[in-house]
Amino acid sequence: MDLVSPSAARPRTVRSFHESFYAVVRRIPRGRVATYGDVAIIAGYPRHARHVGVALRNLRENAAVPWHRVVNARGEISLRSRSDSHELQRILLEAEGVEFSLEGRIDLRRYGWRPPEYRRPTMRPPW
DNA sequence: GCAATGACGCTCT
DNA sequence: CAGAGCGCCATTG
Repeated sequence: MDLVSPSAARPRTVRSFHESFYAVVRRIPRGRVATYGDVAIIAGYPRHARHVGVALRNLRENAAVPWHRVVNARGEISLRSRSDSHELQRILLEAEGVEFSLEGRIDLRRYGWRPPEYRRPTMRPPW
């Protein structure tokens, strides 16, 4: 069966679960990045950062999902345990103009992306 | 059912 | 800033 434990409070399948993450990742613009944690939150599954990684790991090679635009909360490319696609990830990002520090970090304040509806509501002073 | 396993993250020192 | 420690939670064996 394709069912997943109900602990996440919403009836779903593994497929749709992962799809909700892919939908967010597809919205990350070229040359920008988002964190695993934020992708999880935006997808509606807070605290599921690890599972964003699982979803991306399960992507087919030709999938139309810009998986390389997802990095960890420190702005680093997370290492894989099985493959070495993290090397490709850096190449793809640099090809989009994303800069890395000498320590291999990306400045999230500069390249980090969040959807408009996620941004803090800019409160206009009432006077 | 239970322990181990992650492309994670936050706090504290 | 670097580490350690702990929290997190679906999946896997």
